[in-house]
Amino acid sequence: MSKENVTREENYSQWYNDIVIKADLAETSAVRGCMVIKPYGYAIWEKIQRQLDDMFKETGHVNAYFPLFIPKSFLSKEAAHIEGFAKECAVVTHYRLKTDESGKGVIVDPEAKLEEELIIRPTSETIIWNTYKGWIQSYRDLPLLVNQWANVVRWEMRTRLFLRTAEFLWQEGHTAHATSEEAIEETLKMLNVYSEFAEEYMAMPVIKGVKTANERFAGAVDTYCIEALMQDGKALQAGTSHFLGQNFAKAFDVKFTGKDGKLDYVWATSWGVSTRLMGALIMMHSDDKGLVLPPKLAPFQVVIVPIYRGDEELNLVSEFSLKIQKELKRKGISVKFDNRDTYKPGYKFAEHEYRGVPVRIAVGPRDVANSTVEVARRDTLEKEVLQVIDLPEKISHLLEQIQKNLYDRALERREQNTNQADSWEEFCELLDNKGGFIYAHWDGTSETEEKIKELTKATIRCIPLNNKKESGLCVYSGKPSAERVLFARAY
RNA sequence: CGGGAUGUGGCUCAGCCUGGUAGAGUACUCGUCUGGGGGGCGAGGGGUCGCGGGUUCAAAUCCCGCCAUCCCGACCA
Repeated sequence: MSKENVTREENYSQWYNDIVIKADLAETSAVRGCMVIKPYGYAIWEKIQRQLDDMFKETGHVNAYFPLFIPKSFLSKEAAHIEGFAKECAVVTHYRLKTDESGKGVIVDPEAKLEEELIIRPTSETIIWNTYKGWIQSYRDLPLLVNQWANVVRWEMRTRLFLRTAEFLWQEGHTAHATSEEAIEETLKMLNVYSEFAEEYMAMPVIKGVKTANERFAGAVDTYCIEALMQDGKALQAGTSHFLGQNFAKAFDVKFTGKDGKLDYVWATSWGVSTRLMGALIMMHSDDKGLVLPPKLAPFQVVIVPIYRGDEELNLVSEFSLKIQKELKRKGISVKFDNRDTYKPGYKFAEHEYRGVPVRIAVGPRDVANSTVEVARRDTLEKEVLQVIDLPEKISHLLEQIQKNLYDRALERREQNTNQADSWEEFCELLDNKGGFIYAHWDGTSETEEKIKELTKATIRCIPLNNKKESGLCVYSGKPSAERVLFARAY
């Protein structure tokens, strides 16, 4: 671990990459575009998973698992869907290798060509709807509320750790309903689960909205999303929830008999968040000293670093520290006692700071004598000396404060980087000099949206839900508009 | 797939132009002094110089070919 950190100011993307690598979250792998998620990074993902999974269960969903492979013919059953994903699919064509005749290595056995090629899922709508056809006959089978935790592959040209990798981990919910209304309600319900998770657990303020036709999921009627603003002024889509209408039901012929005896196609939704959330989490709170984690998602919330010289002091300090650890654990706080004898305290301070541990407690012989400890918080880097007797209460409170402070800070940053543009000049100037979210009028056409993207690289992130109606003129075309939409350059 | 760059101990890189015993920092191992913010000193281990071919008495260095990776574009949760 090097001592000099690149700052956000100097080089934002290197700053990000450095944190991922040096905080030991993930690394690039021998496979192009794919990453190895390291234990510390995976521990954060597990916390994300655990919490979301609980929230899914609470809203009536159950988990299942569908195959990694999708028959090629399935993918093409829904026209828009194949259109959207065709360009980034990995394809399995053979099922066997054999020893190369020239001696070394193995080659693909040309004899072992698959009759029908298999696609490695870029998403699972097709295999799932093919399966649902067998599960659904009557309104009594509905709603069907299933989620799966899985990996998917999208053959991206350029990848970045967590933000865009060829293979990534995610969850995908796939639900079937008897009515359009119910499916839309489900779509929005899950959008709300995502935004609640983002704000409450990741301490990441998000804007809920609906995507324009251009940005819609391939095969959806409507795509809803949560959008967050990163520290470099770029937007990041953190989660999506799709109302699929009857598109997939029609493509896979999934019908049900209603109470009235009539046959109809079912209504569908799908929704997902991925390991991209890790990228969002890293960029949202971290500073030039490294990762900053919200207490609710930190693998451990508190680290205790003992300071000692010789075995005698070690025993003294350890006993004291273990007592503290026990008390804190009783309060439901996760605490790591870093008693590695192979590293010095200063090294440990720096390491835990870089890895974003929310609270550090240093315990030395002086503390044992005075019944105190030194407490340092990661978000503000403030240190204070506290009486041991108060510790469980104070640390518990401190963790809440940190969680809240991170959210407040992020929200304030977003507000400061959110502007309105009323003219094309203003729009371009804001993008180039300030970045961030820009509320501007748009004439509602795809042509204008594409033109703006071509000229400025900014896209419409979403049309915010509950957007206030306000008539105005499109920032690009000058045509009438009924509301402002949210623009930004995005990841 | 276009444009640019780079491949040398685990990592970051120097050496290449001008061919002649493969180096530094860091990391690692051992010893020792240390320990309240990334320690000091001493010793030690570790590299077919991306791969293949060519030129030469001699190639990390010159020539040809290939491969890989990174950055910038087109595509994207």
